[in-house]
Amino acid sequence: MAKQRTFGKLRDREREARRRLIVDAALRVFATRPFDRASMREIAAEAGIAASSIYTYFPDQQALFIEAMTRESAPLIEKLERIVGRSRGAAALERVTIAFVEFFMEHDSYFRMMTHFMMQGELGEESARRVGEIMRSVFDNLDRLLPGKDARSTRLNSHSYFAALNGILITFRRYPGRGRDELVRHMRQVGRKLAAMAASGMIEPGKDGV
Amino acid sequence: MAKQRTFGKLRDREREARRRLIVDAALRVFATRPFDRASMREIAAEAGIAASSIYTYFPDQQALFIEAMTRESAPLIEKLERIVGRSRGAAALERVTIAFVEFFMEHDSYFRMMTHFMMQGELGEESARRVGEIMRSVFDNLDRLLPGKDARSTRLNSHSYFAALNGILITFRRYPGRGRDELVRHMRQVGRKLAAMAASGMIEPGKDGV
DNA sequence: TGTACATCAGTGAACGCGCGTTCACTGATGTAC
DNA sequence: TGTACATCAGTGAACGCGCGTTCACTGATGTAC
Repeated sequence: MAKQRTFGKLRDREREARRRLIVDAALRVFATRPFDRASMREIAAEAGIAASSIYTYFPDQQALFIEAMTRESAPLIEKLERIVGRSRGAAALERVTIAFVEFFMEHDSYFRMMTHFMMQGELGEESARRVGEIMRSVFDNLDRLLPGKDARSTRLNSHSYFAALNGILITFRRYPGRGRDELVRHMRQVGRKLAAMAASGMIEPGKDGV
Repeated sequence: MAKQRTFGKLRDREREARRRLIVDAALRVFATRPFDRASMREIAAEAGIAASSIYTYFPDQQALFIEAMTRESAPLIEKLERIVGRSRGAAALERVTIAFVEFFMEHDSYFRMMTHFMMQGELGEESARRVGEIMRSVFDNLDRLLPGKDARSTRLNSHSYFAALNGILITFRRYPGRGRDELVRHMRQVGRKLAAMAASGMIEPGKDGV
């Protein structure tokens, strides 16, 4: 009985490891093309297995994509936590903004996935939960930088600022007629502008200053 | 010779009229489903013609979509012009923001198209030009509400605010677990917050006040 | 230790679908004389 | 006015493609006795 449980655990762990390998492969494919042009076949080839094998580990393509997205969001959340953990006020806000822009320029497919899933209303229950969870993690961190007069007002600040951050990427990531470096520079400028704006318009100095 | 020219003009005008009918049909289809699931066949059926006939008037699907988007953007630009034409300062900014949110909630497919084309870098030259033109129209209007210390700084204000506006829609248009009316209310709140923030952080009272 | 059976990850091929676009052809309209 | 020819919008069928997913089957591993 104890033996069975141990064997079962091992099997579970192997299963988990294999899931991870598939997600790894997916992320590698996403690095070479927009996620919505990454086929199950290609991901499988990258993982060195048959396309049909993916279905042993994931119910469908969306579940795999959401899992990949969740995985890729972890370092961003950690980065935000680090910044928020050691600084406050306008400077921290600017750091967060720059980090956000840089991160999503490096993780192109993640950004596309995020916006895709945010825009598309027809997510399954589990998928919607996971997307919501990632967003809430970002909000929680922003809350500490943008305290309002009460919890409600604080959250509204975070929502507004997060929206603005997303908007920067959406609007200028591919602005026609300019090179990538030029665009990154421009997005940083826009980001700094918004950070300054938010700092002067949202942060109440008495509440949680520099 | 004069006759020929007249006949030619008539033909051109008819051609223009037929193009318009096809775009009308496309817009009607876009109202029933996301634009990226609207097929040439379906648009043709809606227009009462064969799918292949569309290619007499448009070189390919993207050209048709861009044309539809351009058409649908006209009323928004007009609306912005009207608001900017008769008010200034924080109040005008709030009005623009609310108009923006409402417009895109009404014109779902247009918003999806806009973000799609903004995010996808591989537009043809002509398509990129048209997308850029629409964006510039919005910037021009925002310029008048967000004057900075010089032209460059003014434009940066407009870019930043436009990014924020886009972000509101992207982020909350489909926020899971809430109904449409609730979301519109929330987006208005977020919009008002950003408008207030911008008004206090960007508009220099000496430059172009209420 | 040896044998019959059960389990289950993994496979390749096929299913079923939908799409954008092309193309040879039709038929109505306009032109030339 | 009548006839032969040119033009061209419009058509239906087909091309060629790629996709997510299913399914009957294989073969290795573990289990029972």
